[in-house]
Amino acid sequence: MDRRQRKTREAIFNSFTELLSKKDYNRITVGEIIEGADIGRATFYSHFETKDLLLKELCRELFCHIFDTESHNQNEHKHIFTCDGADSVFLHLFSHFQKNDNNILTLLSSENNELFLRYFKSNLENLLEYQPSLLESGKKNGVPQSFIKNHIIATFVETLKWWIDNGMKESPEVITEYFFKVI
Amino acid sequence: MDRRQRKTREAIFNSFTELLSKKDYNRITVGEIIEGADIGRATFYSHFETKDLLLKELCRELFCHIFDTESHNQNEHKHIFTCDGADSVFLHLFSHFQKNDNNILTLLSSENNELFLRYFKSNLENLLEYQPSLLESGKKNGVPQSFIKNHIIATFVETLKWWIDNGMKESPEVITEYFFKVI
DNA sequence: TCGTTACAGAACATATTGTTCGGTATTATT
DNA sequence: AATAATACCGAACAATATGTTCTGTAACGA
Repeated sequence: MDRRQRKTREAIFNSFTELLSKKDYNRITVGEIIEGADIGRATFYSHFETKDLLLKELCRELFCHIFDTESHNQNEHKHIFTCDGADSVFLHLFSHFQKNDNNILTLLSSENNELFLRYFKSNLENLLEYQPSLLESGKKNGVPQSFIKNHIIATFVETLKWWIDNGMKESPEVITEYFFKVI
Repeated sequence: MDRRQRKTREAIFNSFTELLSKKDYNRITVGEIIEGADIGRATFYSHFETKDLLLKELCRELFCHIFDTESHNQNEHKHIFTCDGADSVFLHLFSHFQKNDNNILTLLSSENNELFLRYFKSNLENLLEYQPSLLESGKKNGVPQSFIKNHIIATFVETLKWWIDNGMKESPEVITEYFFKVI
């Protein structure tokens, strides 16, 4: 890819994420993004059709990054802790979020998280496919599997949000413990 | 209040809720609301400063209604089932939602639910104050009470959303059962 | 009946979106 | 180093949405 394109694209992403951490998505104008990225108007629209598609691509990049590296760590981890796969996966996710890569935390706890949450939950759902042990426990009690799946995912997200909103004082290990105690 | 005011206000609310059930809040224009309500532009702005405040007032009205009548039912219910207060409260909430008063269900499951959820959770939090039994169970395990509280509320909302999205085929009793089984 | 108030309808300024176009600078290629 | 391709700038543009202001009219409550 052309170096100019890369620079422009990155400038847009940077300006956009900075704005997202400050104000609601719907209040952000293309003009502000342009100003922050210091680029021309036509340039923005040559990169992204609309503001919505910009958000979408940003989400895709962020979550692809997290869940890609996560699956790596997961595999590495499985070599160490073969006893409890589910535990290590979620612990690793919490640890990863603690580093706050790409400012994803501010985005998750901000108001404009609808699209983020969709991506997030979609990725978590894929992850759950590799943790069938969690789903079985609910199946016994006559509760539908889709209900259990939805509940686990939602609880993870809510746990993460609670953690963020309360200043992330707890260690990832403790949060993982909380998480497993309520599900 | 002037009859004209009441009629206009209701026309705006009706037009707005109908639009909300069809499309995202942020895609709805004041022009569309006006057209649906069949009123003049200036009239709309004499009732509501902005579209945002309209949404806010709508939320307030809907949730006030639900949780007001709910506390009534709750008291009535307590006369009957004094044994298990928490059970009856949540069962009643699910039953109430099944009636779909004020089309609140479509609003909850639609994309523009951020503000709704805030109101919803805030009201549920108040309701939880009267169900201390639920909170105690988590306290024993060393999990913070605010975490438990947040978890119960979030699980209720997620349960309701799962119910709606899956066509509400289950009875309120069954849903209440699911709900209590996972918390 | 009479004064008050809400409404309609139109015009208006302002802001945002997304497009177009000609000129300039950077890039990859040869 | 020269060249062709292309990404950028910046300005102008139409189209749409917001929120305000005005005048005349009709409905309201007392």
